[in-house]
Amino acid sequence: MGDAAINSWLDVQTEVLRRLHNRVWKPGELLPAETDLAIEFGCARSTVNRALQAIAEEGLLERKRRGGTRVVVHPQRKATFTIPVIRLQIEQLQRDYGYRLISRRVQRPPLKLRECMKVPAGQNLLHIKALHTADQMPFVLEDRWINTQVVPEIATVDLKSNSANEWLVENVPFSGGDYSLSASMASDTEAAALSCEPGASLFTVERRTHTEYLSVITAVRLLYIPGYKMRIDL
Amino acid sequence: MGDAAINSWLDVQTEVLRRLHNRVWKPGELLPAETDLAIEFGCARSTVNRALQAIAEEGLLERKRRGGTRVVVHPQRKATFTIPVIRLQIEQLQRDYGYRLISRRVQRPPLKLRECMKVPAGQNLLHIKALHTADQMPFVLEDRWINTQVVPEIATVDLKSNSANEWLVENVPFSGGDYSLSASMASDTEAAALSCEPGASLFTVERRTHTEYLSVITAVRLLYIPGYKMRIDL
DNA sequence: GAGTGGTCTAGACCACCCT
DNA sequence: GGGTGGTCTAGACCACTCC
Repeated sequence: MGDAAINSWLDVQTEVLRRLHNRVWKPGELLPAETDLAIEFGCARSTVNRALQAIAEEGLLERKRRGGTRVVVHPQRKATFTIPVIRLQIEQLQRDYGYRLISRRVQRPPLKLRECMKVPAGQNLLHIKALHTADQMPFVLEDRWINTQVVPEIATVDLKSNSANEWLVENVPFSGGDYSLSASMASDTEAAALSCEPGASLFTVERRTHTEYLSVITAVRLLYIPGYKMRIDL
Repeated sequence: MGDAAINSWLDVQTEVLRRLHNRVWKPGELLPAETDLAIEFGCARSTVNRALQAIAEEGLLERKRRGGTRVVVHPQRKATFTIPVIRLQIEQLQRDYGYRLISRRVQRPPLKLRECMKVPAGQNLLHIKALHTADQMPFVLEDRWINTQVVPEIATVDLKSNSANEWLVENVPFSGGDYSLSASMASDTEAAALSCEPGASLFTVERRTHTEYLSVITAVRLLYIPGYKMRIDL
């Protein structure tokens, strides 16, 4: 038989995944306790624990103290995707990256953005529009608002040669945020900036980035050229 | 001082994250060795190890044997999102879910799909078109190809009342896949099915699901109604 | 109350890889 | 060669929660 020894937690993980795949343990069912599995596999309980925790983190198992380990009914897999710096994203495609600042203004934000960024009425924000290019061709249009109260240093950065995207990622790295992905139609000005037809379908990313816990650092909308696809692996 | 004791690995994680945030350890720099940190925090090395591994998994640290633990320069945050069962997705919005099968045929796939699903020439696939509704209104249009060699049981399922989406998620333990997100323009037939204008901008999800390791189970394209936004938290 | 997973400890050995 | 992280072990205590 193919009875390879089960020593490492990866071996345990593989074996448990195999049993889930082969429906030895069916959705909704309870697994044996860690101690029992440890005996069966001939390893320490902590080794089993490590493996089961990893699988639970993937979303295939649900674990509760006293309640045991249960096979999740709707195995909603979690996909992880990385948020690239646009320059690296383009260079990864073996294309030549370029950046052009379109406008930079300190101005009063519209109501919608005031709410989105949770700033009081009357506070000004830094508003930036810029174009990122690949091989001299438009790639993505960036429309960004920055809370200068939270990141005053941004005022001193030369945004003509440095993208705000990159500066923020490098200088304010550890924060949370939320994404919203959608499809929108190119307005006349957007079409002109992206060299596409007005009304074209644009993949759109809206992102909000905040510090721990409440201050919103920046809100940005990225409009990608028609045909752009965002890839994610599971 | 706020010198709370550092006992658990979560405490260690919090403290390390605080130092990263406050740039005590700057991007590119090397952290002290686990043993040193363990001494400083007054806990076991394995506790420090657990904390640093968790942070590294988040993408903020890079760890190498012998090379030590380094602060990542471009902290590409990972976002996790769950693969939705469409029914649950709609019910979560407090709306009434509905499903209508548009067509179901066993047919020869076009070349593009043959390559996408890695099936030999001449093999037929099950082709399904269906509409998912929320409160009787169109929500998402599903265009799916299924490899009946891999999932022969699907032939016996009544797809008029059960969505293939749901049946597959519940009955086929899949191991991997890939996503492609984009924006597309509604064709005439798509617009008719979704009750929107031809040429409207549609958020589009293309997903491929495969078993370990190579067999592609299903390839699906989901066209969402105009205005749909996919939300992701970091 | 009792059984489960969550975690910590101290020690040990190993794989890797930089110098 | 030697220092680093990766992992395993055995034992212990705790937190939670189901019965």
